[in-house]
Amino acid sequence: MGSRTRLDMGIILEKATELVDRNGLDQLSLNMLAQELNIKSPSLYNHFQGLEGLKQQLAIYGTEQLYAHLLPAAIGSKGDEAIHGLSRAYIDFARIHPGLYEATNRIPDHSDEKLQHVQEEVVKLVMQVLHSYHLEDEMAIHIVRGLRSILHGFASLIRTGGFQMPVDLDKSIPIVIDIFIEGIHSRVQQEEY
Amino acid sequence: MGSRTRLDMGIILEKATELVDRNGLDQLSLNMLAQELNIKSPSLYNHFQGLEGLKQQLAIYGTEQLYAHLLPAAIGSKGDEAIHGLSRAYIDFARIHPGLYEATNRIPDHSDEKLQHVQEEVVKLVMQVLHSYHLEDEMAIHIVRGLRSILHGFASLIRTGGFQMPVDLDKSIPIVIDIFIEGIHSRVQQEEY
DNA sequence: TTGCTTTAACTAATATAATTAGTTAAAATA
DNA sequence: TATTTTAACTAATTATATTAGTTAAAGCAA
Repeated sequence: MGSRTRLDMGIILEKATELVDRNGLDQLSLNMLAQELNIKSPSLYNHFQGLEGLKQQLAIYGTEQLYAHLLPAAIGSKGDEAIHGLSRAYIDFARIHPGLYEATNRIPDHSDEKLQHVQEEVVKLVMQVLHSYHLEDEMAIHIVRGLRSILHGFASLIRTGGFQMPVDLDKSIPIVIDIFIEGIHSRVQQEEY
Repeated sequence: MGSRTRLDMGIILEKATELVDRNGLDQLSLNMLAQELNIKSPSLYNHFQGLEGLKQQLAIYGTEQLYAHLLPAAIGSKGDEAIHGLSRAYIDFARIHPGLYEATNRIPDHSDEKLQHVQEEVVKLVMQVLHSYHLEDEMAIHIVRGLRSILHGFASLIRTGGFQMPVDLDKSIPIVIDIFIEGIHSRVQQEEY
């Protein structure tokens, strides 16, 4: 027999991503993952604390990936254009990685500071994109919540097959975002560029 | 010993709702459910096809409950007011029944016509609320998608603790909805009422 | 009522998954 | 080269889902 397989967290998370993207997060099991990696499932305990630990790591990894995917879209432009870019990138990511995206929506527990931190980074990125609108503090929070709701809701409903009507999905997001942007414009008197 | 417990689907789904609202959908198990009902887990197979069957039934039951909760809000008023009422009712439901709401977001499989049907009923209800805006057909679909995204996204983000900022959540939904409505108004030249 | 049918409980047994404990091979490093 | 650490391994336990076959009790018909 050849030498033992020797893995690191990166390889494990890549394979786990493959599995959840194919079968959904709730179908993820240590047995199947171990099989795919050509090791035995108890060996995985050297890398994380059981199935829950894996899901936690996957949530962090996925959120970092999401952040990296959003970043170029967020910094490359300003104002309305930046919101559209961010939105497209967000939905893109959720479509390319349905299972990994699902994993990012984990509820962090008290101990889980890393996950909380990376999730906050994503929120900050969305806030930055709205910065050029010069919104009053509290209103900025409400509007960020709205934008995040649209993006997350849209991504989730695509995944669960919630949008069945024979109307082009790719048109819907920019239109919905436009409506939201127009709402912002007509709500706040803004001095933009 | 007293006589055997004798259950029907209604009692089972009520107890299952209690459990998922308390512990989350992914913690639902036949063992725990059977224990709570004072029967043995194999007995549950007389009522549905295993754990997946239970989740399917729970999805249907939950969607029906959601529909019933939305209905009075949707029919009691018109236009902007109806959208606000529907939105409040939707978020309410997801807060009162976090686990049951989670269950309603099940992806229906081919065989699962009942679930598809009740899910469609909810979508139709949302469409009806937008009817008084006299939107052009395709635009109506885009806007329904937007409204559903906001509602589902908002409900999900509340559940996963996605909104951490110390700003009143109950204010956010009407503000976000107002922005969306204003966007609709400024986008489509409308002849209302 | 009496007896048949159906429902929904039961026990027993199996399979799969997660997990823990203790062990060992191999890589990294002093 | 010798030591330490990492990350694999096997063996065993526990929990859960599931299947098969059985039985008690409710509902209904003669």
